[in-house]
Amino acid sequence: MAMVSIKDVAAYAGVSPGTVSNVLNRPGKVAPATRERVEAAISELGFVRHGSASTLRAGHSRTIGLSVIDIGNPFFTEVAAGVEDVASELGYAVILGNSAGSQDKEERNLRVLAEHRVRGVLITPSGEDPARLDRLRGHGISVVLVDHPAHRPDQCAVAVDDVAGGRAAVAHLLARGARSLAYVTGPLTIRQCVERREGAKAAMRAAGLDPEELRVAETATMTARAGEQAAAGLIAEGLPEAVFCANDLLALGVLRALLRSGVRVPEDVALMGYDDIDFAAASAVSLSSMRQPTYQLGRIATELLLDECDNPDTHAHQHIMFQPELIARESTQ
Amino acid sequence: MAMVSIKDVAAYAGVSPGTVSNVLNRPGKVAPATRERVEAAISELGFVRHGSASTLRAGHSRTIGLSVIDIGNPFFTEVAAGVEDVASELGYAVILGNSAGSQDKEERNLRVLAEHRVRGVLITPSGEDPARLDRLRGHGISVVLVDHPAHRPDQCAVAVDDVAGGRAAVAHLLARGARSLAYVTGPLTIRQCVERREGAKAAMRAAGLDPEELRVAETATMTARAGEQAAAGLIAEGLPEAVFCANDLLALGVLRALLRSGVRVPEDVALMGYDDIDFAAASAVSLSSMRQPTYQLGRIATELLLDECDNPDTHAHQHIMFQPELIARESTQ
DNA sequence: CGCCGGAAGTAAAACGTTCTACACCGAGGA
DNA sequence: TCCTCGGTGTAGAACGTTTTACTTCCGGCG
Repeated sequence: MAMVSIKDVAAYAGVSPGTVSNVLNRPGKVAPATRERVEAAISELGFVRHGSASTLRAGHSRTIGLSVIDIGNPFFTEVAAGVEDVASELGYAVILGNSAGSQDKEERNLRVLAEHRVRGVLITPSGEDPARLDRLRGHGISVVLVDHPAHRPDQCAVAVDDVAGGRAAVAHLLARGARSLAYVTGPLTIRQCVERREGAKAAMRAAGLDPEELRVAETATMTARAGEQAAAGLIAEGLPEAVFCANDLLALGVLRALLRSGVRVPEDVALMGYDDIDFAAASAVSLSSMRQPTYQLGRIATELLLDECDNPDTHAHQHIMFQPELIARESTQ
Repeated sequence: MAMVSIKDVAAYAGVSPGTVSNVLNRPGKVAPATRERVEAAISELGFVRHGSASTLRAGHSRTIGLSVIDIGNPFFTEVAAGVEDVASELGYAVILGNSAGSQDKEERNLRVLAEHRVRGVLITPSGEDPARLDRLRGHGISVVLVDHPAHRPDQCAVAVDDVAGGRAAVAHLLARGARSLAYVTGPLTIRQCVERREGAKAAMRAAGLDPEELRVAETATMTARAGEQAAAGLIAEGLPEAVFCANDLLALGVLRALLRSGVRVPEDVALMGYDDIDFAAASAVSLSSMRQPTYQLGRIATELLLDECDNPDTHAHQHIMFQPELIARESTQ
């Protein structure tokens, strides 16, 4: 409980509080002898700076927010790892928000971030409502979109081309000879799900198929369990020759349900996931998938954000778009 | 940039700042008519409370810290989901720290948490150094241990019995007839790894085997990749009849390497993991594992922590110990 | 009629930093 | 001798809340 403040340190070292603050923030400005005395006082008294006071006075904190759609998804976990690494290298703390796909929860999380006066926010939005993010920027909080293209030019964004990904995935399935296709997807309020579907339709069109023939099974969450349920539905209605899933979690669920029902993959049904999470290669039938530079997504987004915060005048907003890579494995052999 | 403060709201609503603060914190204390006027002002001006100022004055924040060993491990992800859910229900924000197994990184993270004057910290320590945690408590920050028994009586802890888990796992392997065993483990600085090994040895002793015969392969990180390397080592030195891994990530790596080398699981080698992550059931050969109440671990730890913070006088410290559950699948059939 | 007491609201002092403006000092140039 | 000028350091005013002590008002009671 012995809260030791900058004043105590100052008294102990025989200097003024301002000098202690200088030692903390611009050590160059203070003479070596005094600096050492102050540093000794700091460690002897076990002083730790009160971040809130500092934030209050300085007007900004060394904290950023990260808002993701599903922290249970290894895709986001890896993004988070990239974010955390960069942030901690530069001495920033990360406040984590999990929207779990709910716009309400996302809203609540953003509010918390705004109250904390975070320096900036990294967000994979769970819906299309730029207004909400603009409000943050109104409070002087920079926003970088992760795995989502920019809403506006004066904003950084790091994304992956989901239309191209969907197209490549389905083109691959069609090249294998599949003619009837199902798309198992999360909520179509999520942009990624929509764009991957558009890519899939484009591939069908390119192959001379009617894109309206694509059977779409929409689930409420993008989890393995939801995938299992979707697969049960497909089985009940009659299986297509190939199934494309909007992410690997869904695909693993579909795979599990199919195998359990005695359906052979890929002989009876070819299967593709998306994200190429680590576990895709290790599943019962190893899963073909679209690989994305996940960790890099997190790293680069964070670097952009912190550059925007720390060097506001030289900072140039960037819209980065990666291309996903097709990884063919047993499930589409 | 138009930072609107409590003063602006007060002026707009024709009251004093104190009254606005009352509306915010104890709405009961202010007359309905004024309250409405203030609330209208708040929403019209788009006021959002400055958390740091509030923390500074009130002496404590509505933020907790979560420090885990590996955010890439689904085990911790699920713990984090439990934490996040409870915290956000009670209006707390969560600052995430990933120690990545490094004590230095953990130290840095704890420092950041201390600077933020978080209300409390949930931590799965990556080493045995209670002093560090005691220092936090010295700053008035409550600490609850997650997946780790208490260091001291006046402290909450939520753990799972790892000795019993190791024993059950190995007893299961022995019951299948295995006589030569290997234990693939993460760093033996991690308590869980040590205790699971002790459990394993106890099971061997109980079966009349010499516990010193247990071959221990220690890896630097607890990832699938490390598991693959460990398996390569085992193959080179001659395979045992059964392999017990300190977690599922390692086990999935071992499995992948074994299958790639043409070793049959479970016919040639039986394999057990630990944690029963979702993917264990979906792997090439479904993985036997020890299930732990992961999400509950996070939930309960957070509830204990926030109870300790919000009701310090009625709060009773608890040491909760769960028992893990054996899940037998193909890999030990 | 005077007084008491509760309800509603206010003024002003904190909280621990950071930052701006200023003071001091000794050296070097005019 | 006087002035200026870096180099160091200090005093004190912020920052936006919360909170304590106080005022005001009004109804009711002796």
